[in-house]
Formats: sequence, structure tokens, C-alpha cells
Amino acid sequence: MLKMKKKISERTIERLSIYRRYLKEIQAQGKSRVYSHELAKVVSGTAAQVRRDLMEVGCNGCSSKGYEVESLIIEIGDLLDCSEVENVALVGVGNLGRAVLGFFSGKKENFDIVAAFDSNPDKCGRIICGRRCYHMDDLQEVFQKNRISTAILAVPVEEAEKVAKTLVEAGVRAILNFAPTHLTVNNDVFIHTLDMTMELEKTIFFSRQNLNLKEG
Amino acid sequence: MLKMKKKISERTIERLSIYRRYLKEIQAQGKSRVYSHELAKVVSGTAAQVRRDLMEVGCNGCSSKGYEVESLIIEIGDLLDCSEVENVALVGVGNLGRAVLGFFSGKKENFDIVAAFDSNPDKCGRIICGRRCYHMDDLQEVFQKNRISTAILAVPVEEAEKVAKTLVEAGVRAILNFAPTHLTVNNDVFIHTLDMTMELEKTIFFSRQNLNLKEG
DNA sequence: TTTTGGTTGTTAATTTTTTCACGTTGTGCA
DNA sequence: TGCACAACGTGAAAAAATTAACAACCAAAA
Ligand SMILES: NC(=O)c1ccc[n+]([C@@H]2O[C@H](COP(=O)([O-])OP(=O)(O)OC[C@H]3O[C@@H](n4cnc5c(N)ncnc54)[C@H](O)[C@@H]3O)[C@@H](O)[C@H]2O)c1
Ligand SMILES: NC(=O)c1ccc[n+]([C@@H]2O[C@H](COP(=O)([O-])OP(=O)(O)OC[C@H]3O[C@@H](n4cnc5c(N)ncnc54)[C@H](O)[C@@H]3O)[C@@H](O)[C@H]2O)c1
Repeated sequence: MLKMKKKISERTIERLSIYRRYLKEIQAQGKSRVYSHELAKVVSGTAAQVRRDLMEVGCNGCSSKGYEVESLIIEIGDLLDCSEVENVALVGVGNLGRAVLGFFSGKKENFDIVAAFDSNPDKCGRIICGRRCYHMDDLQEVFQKNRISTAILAVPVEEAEKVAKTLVEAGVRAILNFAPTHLTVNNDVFIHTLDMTMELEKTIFFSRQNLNLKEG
Repeated sequence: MLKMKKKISERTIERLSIYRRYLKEIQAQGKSRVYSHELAKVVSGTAAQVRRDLMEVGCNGCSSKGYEVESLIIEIGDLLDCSEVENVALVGVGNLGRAVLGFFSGKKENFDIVAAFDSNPDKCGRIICGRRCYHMDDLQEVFQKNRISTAILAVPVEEAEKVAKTLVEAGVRAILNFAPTHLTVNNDVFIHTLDMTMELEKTIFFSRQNLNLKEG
């Protein structure tokens, strides 16, 4: 019988990813151990919260020496990463898509953007940031050949819903969506919409909020 | 005496921004009324949650007719927006910065990117996406002249901390940070770090998680 | 007019998340 | 060795967020 995995909250996953980024950073600087309160600073949280998060990955910290950086990286990886490198596709090679492609492709060890897609014939067939850009017609085939199950969606908002449907039909299991719209798709596909306008509006709001708190 | 504003959670602010985006969308389509359960779908939430969020803006829905789209847009705006258009600066006009500049500048009614900055002399003095790109040396002056209190930070990660310090010195009150690093600055500056790698790792993680839930 | 059906505003209950608190443990030093 | 210190792991408490529940209300149909 498969052991029942307790489900881990989205918030914890976010923080684990950030811990790992920081851990790799300090590892490169030669640090081999880290305390919970150091990790706490990176996520603007508390040491207790960090310890609790790390319990999820099966903690093995050591009193008064803290956590071992290297094994923590491995353990977080065991939880977050797939056994093999995850192949990701980028759909929509416009201004944002190109930036994202350049930023990610070939840079990460746990995932990689292996193919790009666009409906504009001028962009298809070319190599962009070291990755081939295919026409949308080839999507299904390339997805299957490369076992792609995650896509980054960066097409115009009017096209997003339609393209998402295509992706689902091609067997995608998760979409990181940059188009500012809610995508309604099959239930078991995980959609994460990253709405930059919302993020900026929030930032602006809290810039004033902070001010009010100071004054009030 | 100023009335004590109850503080509103970050989550609620996020959703209000998304409700508004959707409201404007359906307003353009000619809809004049909306129900809480329609808004709920857009944020993948429940109707109760929507009604609760809307209480924060002073709700004035009507039984069995729902909410009036137009007045809801205005009321959310009263809460989220400043009295005048908020002037925002973009710092770091690279691949991502250019995409962001093109996406936002001149497109929004409640805020606008009015100036860009870069340390690369080749980019300074030019007009990029309709906005002037200044040298970093002019930052303080341009910030004061344009009453800029919010900045989007899109410089390389190694530069982020240093540039953030410059921004704080220039009087910025909030930073939307795209560099994947924790910025430690003065306490009363609101920092919101948007870590795309984390967002993608989360997406990949939950793509597998969904699968497990199905199987388990 | 009265009933029916569906929605809002709001309080109460529940669930989730965070924080606290403290016993335990490893380290370093006298 | 023994003591002081600081950090960990974790159950319990607290806080925050979400969901449920329901009276009041409105519109439309009977
Ligand atoms: N640029 C930004 O900084 C930014 C910020 C926030 C959100 N977004 C969102 O991200 C998305 C992309 O933004 P952008 O600035 O890169 O836009 P863009 O217009 O520069 O790029 C869109 C790309 O999608 C391609 N495309 C159009 N229809 C397609 C289809 N049906 N199938 C496949 N490809 C198609 C186009 O050929 C183009 O290359 C938009 O939804 C936008 O709202 C962008
Ligand atoms: N491109 C992406 O899609 C993407 C995704 C996630 C995160 N990021 C992050 O966003 C940031 C920008 O990414 P990018 O791809 O646009 O990088 P980029 O190298 O294309 O652009 C960086 C820009 O910053 C400028 N710059 C460098 N030092 C500066 C300084 N001290 N002051 C002012 N300007 C300076 C450079 O001249 C350049 O124009 C990076 O921190 C990156 O990690 C980018």
C-alpha cells in the first residue's frame, strides 16, 4: 500500500522553494550550516515557521549547529522536484515570453524549457534563446515526444482560454499563466495565474498602507 | 480625528484587484450587475468569501439583483487607488524590464510607469516604449520631480540590493522586486518580491500533487 | 396578495496557519 | 566531567482565513 502523503500547503511549498534558492546561494559562498532564524529572514517569517516547514521535508537539524546546507538542499529537492528533469514548454514567444525563455532555458537543474510555441509564422522554425520555436500545429506531437506536462502561457489575453484548452488536450497537467484572466479548464489541471497587474496594484496599495500605519 | 481604518489582509487586496479586472471586463461586455458566485469563480473561491471581501469596501449589493458592476468598480477603486494617478518607475531596462514597460506604460488609469532607469549608457537618454530612460545618476531628481513613490526593480540579482538602497534613499515607499533575492531595507518600505522561479517550481510541484491525489 | 426561489449582509463555526513555549539535545568551555 | 548556552522538534495556544448558516430582502410568478 502506498503511504498516505500528508498534503503540504501552497504557502509551505513557496517558502521551501525560497529556502532552497537561498541555501544554494550560501552554499556557493562556502557556508555548510544554517540556522532556522537565518532562513526566516529570507521569507520575512519566524524561526518557528521555518522549523515547521522543514518538518515537512523530514527535518534533521542539529541542536546548536543548525541544519546542514547540503542535505537540506537535497531533501527539499526530493520533495519539490521530479525524479527526472521536468520538461517545460513556453507558449507565446512575445515580449514576455522571450524574456522568460532567456531567463530559464538551460539555467536550472530541476526543470528546463525545452520547446517554445507561437502562432506567428515569422517566429516558428527559428531558434530563440537556444530553443526551437514550433508552430502551434506541432504542439501535441512535441509535447508527447518530450513528455512535457507543464506549460508557461504567455499569449495575449484574448487567446489564453483557447490556447489553454489546446494545452489540456495535449495532456498538460499544469499551466503557469501570465495572461490576466481566469482560465476555466478541466479540474485536474493545476492552473496558476500570475497576474502582474494585481501584484503591482497590491504593491502600490501597501505603499500607502505603510504610510497610514506610520501616521495613525 | 481620522477614523481608524481596519487593516485589510493581503489576500483580500489581491482578490479585490482581480474582481475589478473582471468587473471591467464584463462591463465592457455590457453587463451591469454581477452575483457573488460569479466573482467567486474568477478567484477560485466561494461566494461567501466574495461577499466578505466586498464588505471591506462597504458593500451595497442588492438581494436577488446582486451587485451593480459600475459602483463596485468605483468602490474598489476608492479603496485600492490613490486619489491621483500613481507614478511608478522602472529600474533596469533589460529583457524583463522592457516587456514590463511595454505592457504597463500608458495602459492603466490608476497608475503609470512614467520613467525608466538603467546603468547602461547605451540605454540612457533614449525613449523606450514611449518612456524616457534616464541614467541612474538622475534617479533622485526624477523621483522628486515626478513624485514617484513606487518602483519596479528588474536589475540583475547581484545589483538588486545596492539599487534597492538607492531607491530607498530617493524616498521610494514600495518596491516590486523581480530579482530572486531577499532585499533587506528600511522597515517602512514595502517590498514585494515576485520570484518567478518559485512560482514555476510551485506549479510543477502541484502538477504532480494533483496526479497523486487522483491516484491515491 | 402570497408564495417561491435565490441573493445579500453578517455572525458563528470551522479550518488552516502561525506563533508560543518548553523539554531535549548537541557544543564549547571551565 | 559538568554547566551554560543556544538551537531544534513538537504539542498546544493563538490568530487568521475560510466556510457555513441564516434572517432579511427583493423580484417574479402564481
Ligand atoms: N509583457 C509583460 O510584461 C506582461 C506583463 C503581465 C502580463 N502579461 C501578459 O502576458 C501575455 C503575453 O504578453 P506579451 O507582452 O509577451 O505579449 P506579446 O503580444 O508581445 O506576445 C504574445 C505572443 O503570443 C503569440 N500568440 C498570439 N496568439 C497566439 C496563439 N493563439 N497561439 C500561440 N501564440 C500566440 C504572438 O504571436 C506573440 O508572439 C499577455 O497575456 C499579457 O497580458 C505580459
Ligand atoms: N527575464 C525574465 O523573464 C526574468 C524572470 C524572473 C526573474 N528575472 C529577474 O529580473 C531581473 C532582470 O532580468 P532580465 O532578464 O531583464 O535581465 P537583463 O540582464 O536583461 O537586464 C538587466 C538590466 O539591468 C541593467 N542594470 C544592471 N545593473 C544595473 C544597475 N546597477 N542599475 C541600473 N540598472 C542596471 C542592465 O543594464 C540591464 O538593462 C533579474 O534579477 C532576473 O533575475 C527575470
